[in-house]
Amino acid sequence: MREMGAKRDELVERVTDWAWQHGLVGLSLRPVAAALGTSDRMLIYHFGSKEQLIVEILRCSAARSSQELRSLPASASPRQAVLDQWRLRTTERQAQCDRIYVEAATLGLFGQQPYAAEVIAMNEVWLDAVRLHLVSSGVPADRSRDIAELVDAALMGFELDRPLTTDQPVGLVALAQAVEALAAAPR
Amino acid sequence: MREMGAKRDELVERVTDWAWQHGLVGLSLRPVAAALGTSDRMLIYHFGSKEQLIVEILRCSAARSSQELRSLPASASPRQAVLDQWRLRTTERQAQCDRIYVEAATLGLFGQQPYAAEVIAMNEVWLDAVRLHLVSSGVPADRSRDIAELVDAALMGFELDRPLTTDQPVGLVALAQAVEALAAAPR
DNA sequence: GATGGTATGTAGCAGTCGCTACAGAAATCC
DNA sequence: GGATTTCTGTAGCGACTGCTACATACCATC
Repeated sequence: MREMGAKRDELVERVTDWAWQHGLVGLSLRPVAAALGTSDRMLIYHFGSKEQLIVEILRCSAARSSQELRSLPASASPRQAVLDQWRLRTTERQAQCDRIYVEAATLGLFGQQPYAAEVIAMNEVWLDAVRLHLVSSGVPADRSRDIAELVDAALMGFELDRPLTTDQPVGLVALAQAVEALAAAPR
Repeated sequence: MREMGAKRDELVERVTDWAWQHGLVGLSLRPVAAALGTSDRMLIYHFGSKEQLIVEILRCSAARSSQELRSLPASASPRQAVLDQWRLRTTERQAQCDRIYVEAATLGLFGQQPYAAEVIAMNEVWLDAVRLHLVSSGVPADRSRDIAELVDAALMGFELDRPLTTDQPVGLVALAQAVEALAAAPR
């Protein structure tokens, strides 16, 4: 496993850019390399294998998106926090990143090595960012963990179906209302 | 486009079985055919193309799972309905079918022909089954549509992350509580 | 018993896949 | 300045992809 080289770091960023636009599933070395002005030969040289390259994409992708969520300003209410998180996630950038995540799940990467450990860590970081934003928007801390899980899961579900309609999902309003109620209700 | 032949109908069922176990993403004709005791040659003969074969798998898969949900008995309360739907979806059979659905979404099938129209119809049927079960479990009809969307999205989201943990997601309880509250609350 | 659709096996085409062997440049170190 | 390490191009391997051409059965109908 080689770790050195600024060339490699630059490649990770650019390959991740490519994956955000074109997805993970159909990814094959030659087209990616061509788009980056290099060759499959070089990708294997720098990363050792396609598998390792994908690990790097996942890491880079997760780091980017979590940071974006963490820099989202607090919302005026729990209800509004849900709507604002949805707005962020339907941003083209975030949607592309979510796509990577779903693709990884789909490919069965979540259950198997060497991805499993990576993804669990990534997910923890992401979920914590969701939670923190909810807390800073008025969700009581002692309920923030399960509400964050609910919000994250529901938004992911809405996003999966997004290509099916052009409208905002009606379930989103229900989610926002539900979160407002959960935040106010006793445990 | 050929439509005749009981052989073909039998093949659809068996190919769908295979897809439920092995997924849609890596599907290639020769291994599938071998597992079914036939040849890639015959699959192309009966279905015309791999693309058409996948359309048939999606149809068959959706028909099976919707029927299973429709035969789920009514629950004692909206809260319990959520838990019961989760129990159904974490059944191996249903989880496999959900996987097919997610894979189709992942592969970008949802936005493009010839899949788009198919999938929209499938999703409508499925969502209606979710809605009906909720209504029969005490959710008021005039709120059933958006609550169903919420439940479906959230359960799908939970399921995506299921390989990450062995525990029941804590967000599930929050979802159940939220649905109970939404069912009781005024619009 | 000839005819025509249904079904199937064999062989192969043209392309892609991840990856490697071999060689040569360029830079860095002793 | 020789040696070593880092980087890159060319060419190709063996496996696999969806799909097709060609031949050959089976089986029903007339």
